[in-house]
Amino acid sequence: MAKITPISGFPEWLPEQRLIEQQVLDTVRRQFELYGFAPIETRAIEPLDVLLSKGDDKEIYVLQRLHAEDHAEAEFGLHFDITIPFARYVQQHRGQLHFPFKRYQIQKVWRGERPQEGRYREFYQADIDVIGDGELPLAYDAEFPRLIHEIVDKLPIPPLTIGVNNRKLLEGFYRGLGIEDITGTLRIMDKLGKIGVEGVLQQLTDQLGLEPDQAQNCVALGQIRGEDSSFTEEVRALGIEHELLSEGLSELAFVMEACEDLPPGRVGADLSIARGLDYYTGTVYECYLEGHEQVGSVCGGGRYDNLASDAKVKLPGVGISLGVTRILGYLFGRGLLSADRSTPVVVLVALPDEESRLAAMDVARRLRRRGIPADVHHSPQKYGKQIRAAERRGIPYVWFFDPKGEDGHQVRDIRGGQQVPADPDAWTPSEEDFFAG
RNA sequence: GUGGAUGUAGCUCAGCUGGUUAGAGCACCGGAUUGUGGUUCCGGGGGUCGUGGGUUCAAAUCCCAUCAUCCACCCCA
Repeated sequence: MAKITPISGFPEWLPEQRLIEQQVLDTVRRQFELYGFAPIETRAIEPLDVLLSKGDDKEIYVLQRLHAEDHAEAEFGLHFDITIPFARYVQQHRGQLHFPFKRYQIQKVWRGERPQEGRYREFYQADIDVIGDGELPLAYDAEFPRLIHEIVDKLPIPPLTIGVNNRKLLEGFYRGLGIEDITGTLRIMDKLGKIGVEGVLQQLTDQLGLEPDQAQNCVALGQIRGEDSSFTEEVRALGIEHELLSEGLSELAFVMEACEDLPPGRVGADLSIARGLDYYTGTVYECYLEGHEQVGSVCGGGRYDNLASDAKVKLPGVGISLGVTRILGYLFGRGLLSADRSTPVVVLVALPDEESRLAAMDVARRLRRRGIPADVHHSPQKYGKQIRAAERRGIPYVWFFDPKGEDGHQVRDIRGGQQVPADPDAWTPSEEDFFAG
């Protein structure tokens, strides 16, 4: 083998971490299905023109055959998100899908950006979207914050603050101010949380050439927050009028009202959220780990009216994406989430002596037959060592049996040390002892 | 992709201005304790000093390159 070295931005977890990751992915999947989203998987690659159609200068890994003509241009690239492949999938299979089409997709994506803590080049994205045929009621927009909140509530991770905003509101406000470079304004406003009021004011005037009072108004809007629909009054108080602004205001107010019963502090209107992707046309979401905002956004999405649409058919959609790898990579790295088990084994069958291997294997077989992950210790070491081996790997039970058949079978819970007689055809560990419940 | 910081045992680190066989704690292995663990005591193994070049009588220590990690820009999960 050639030199063995890690590749920057391509994380590989240890078994104990992967076990946690799988549990998280399972929880996410169950929650998605609970809300009626159907699973699909799209291929890892897309034609380059599909990938480039909606994002400007994306950091895309291109794919090329080793034997391709020397200077042949690459046709395909690895997808950098799964929203664009999904839009393509919907157009391709439109005839066979039922609308509104609710789907989830949990897949790896690849980006060529420079890695940092919580920023990877290969990572999992857990996406849910719903696409309507012609129309999609606003009620769908209101479903996602709740769904995300419920997922996070079930995971061993810090709480998430889910911020909601609306692109129409922002665009209408900017247009009402006479600003023409909407995209540029959004891009700078998006940094409000990071570079602060002064930084944003400066960039708005220096880079975009906005008048000081225009910039002041943008910042004033971006500072508005609220957990109910009261933000509407604050926006109106700024005295800007525009049709889009009114539309955005009422949409955002609707979403906030629909989330009012969620616990305080979880979901809020945050008028600084803009999001960089330019295909969003209405509601936008952005989530941060509470107390760990510096990791960046761990979940985001929004409504797009034109992503899957073409000249003839309107297929508006709304969706959100959860950054599983970013969350876990950060928590693992900081020791905020540590694994106590490196194997799914629940019972380690102790091996008394070499002659008893077949008998030990039979015990394991009888446990497995009833769905209990079991393994036989690799060698007939002293029982103290066999117990220690189980402890090191986080295996909760060690099974002992008397090869002469005199003392029968016993199972020891090595976390507490209790040891009781047990029948390999009947004994069952408690629900929590299974790693993947 | 641009700019910057860092890189010594499995882990956390020490190693002064370059000078003999590179150290500590924890972890690991063996024994005291010939089969029921996490205490104690005794002993032990383990390091191409990220990698590759260069300067020098001599490099973990100085220089260059490269890789990896982290930070800022950028982008966002």
